[in-house]
Amino acid sequence: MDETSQKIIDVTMALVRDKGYVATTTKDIAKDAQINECTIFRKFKGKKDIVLSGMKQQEWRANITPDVFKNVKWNLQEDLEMFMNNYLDRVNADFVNLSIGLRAPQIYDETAALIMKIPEIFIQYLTTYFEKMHDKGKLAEMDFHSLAITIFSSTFGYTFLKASFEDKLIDVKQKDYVEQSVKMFINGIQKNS
Amino acid sequence: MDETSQKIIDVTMALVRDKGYVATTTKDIAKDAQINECTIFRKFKGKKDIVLSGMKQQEWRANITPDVFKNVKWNLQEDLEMFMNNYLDRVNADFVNLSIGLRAPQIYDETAALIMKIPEIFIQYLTTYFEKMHDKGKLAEMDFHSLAITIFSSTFGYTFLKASFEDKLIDVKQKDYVEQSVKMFINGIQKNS
DNA sequence: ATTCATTGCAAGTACTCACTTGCGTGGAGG
DNA sequence: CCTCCACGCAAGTGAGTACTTGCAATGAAT
Repeated sequence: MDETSQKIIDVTMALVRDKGYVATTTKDIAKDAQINECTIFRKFKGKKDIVLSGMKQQEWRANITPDVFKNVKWNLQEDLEMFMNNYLDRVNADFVNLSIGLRAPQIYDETAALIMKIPEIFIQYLTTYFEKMHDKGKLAEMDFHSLAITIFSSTFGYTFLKASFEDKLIDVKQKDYVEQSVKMFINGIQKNS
Repeated sequence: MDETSQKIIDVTMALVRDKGYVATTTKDIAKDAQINECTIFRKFKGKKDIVLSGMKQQEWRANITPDVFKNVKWNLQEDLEMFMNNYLDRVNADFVNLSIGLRAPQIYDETAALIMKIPEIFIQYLTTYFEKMHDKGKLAEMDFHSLAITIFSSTFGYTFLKASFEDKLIDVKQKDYVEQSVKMFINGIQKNS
């Protein structure tokens, strides 16, 4: 990948994140990349091709690799906090907005599967993690898949709401949110009397 | 509001939900509403005007009214399930997709505030509910606002993920999800030994 | 019977879009 | 010195966009 092509990809992905796929024009891309518009079409087949090329790069796919889940301590609090922080660090506001920017009928069919991979991996891993924790006697018997979905939903919900409305809706810092949530997930909120 | 205008609004909102604001054309609207394209501009100032008119109607704003929270029983399990079900029934896949369809730079500035109102109301209400429950001695001392955000995030996350990926990602039914989540929120997941 | 508002129809405007073409230029490698 | 390649530049294509206009037909109210 030559320098110019990479610049085009980076600029395009940033524009899709900020304005959406349909509203991103090739003129915008050329201007931001400081190149001539026709150079875009010398490097790529078309607008869609740029985005699909970008989607193939780790950098624009939240850098999710298997070793995200490597440092498991088999301690509920530590591990859950680590999972949530790992997810929130990677699937940040930029990535959330990019995912939404890709929701255009002209392109969504070809990107949806890739976007879904990330939540899929997390939910799948969480489920097996809970099963193992149950085997170790550290977790009560329950529907582990459903549990994984609940915890993932709350993690995803937080980063999405942050990305959409910033601090206007949610003014809780990531660190505090993770700590507070995990505490509740583990111990529950009902008063023990 | 005459019949034709209402038809135009309904068709437009449905198209924005399915294809996004930018990708929705006035030709599409005319075709779906079975009217001539110029009639649209006799009734409305322009495309943006149709959407903004639609946003003012309860029907296209998830029917959130204060009496959603009316039937509070002051029982953690019953109330949380009621809140979540009320939210999920109203903010369904259609509404989630509409909210995302409205995320276009040409219109988002004028709709973001309205969209944010709904989560705002829920989080606010949940927070005061938890404070009252604590006063009644049914809830441990904690950061109630942060708690409300966690529960709201998990509720929102579920409906959003359902709307985006349908059953391909999450195959848990709403009823089961709510029951399972509330159980965890209340009692925690750690094994009592 | 006349009036009047609503709508359809056909044509058209000005603009923007993705994408193309032909030619010139500058710089790196042989 | 020559070749080649990446790129800039200017101009243009055809299709699509939101939005407009003039005229005719319909039908309900007066």
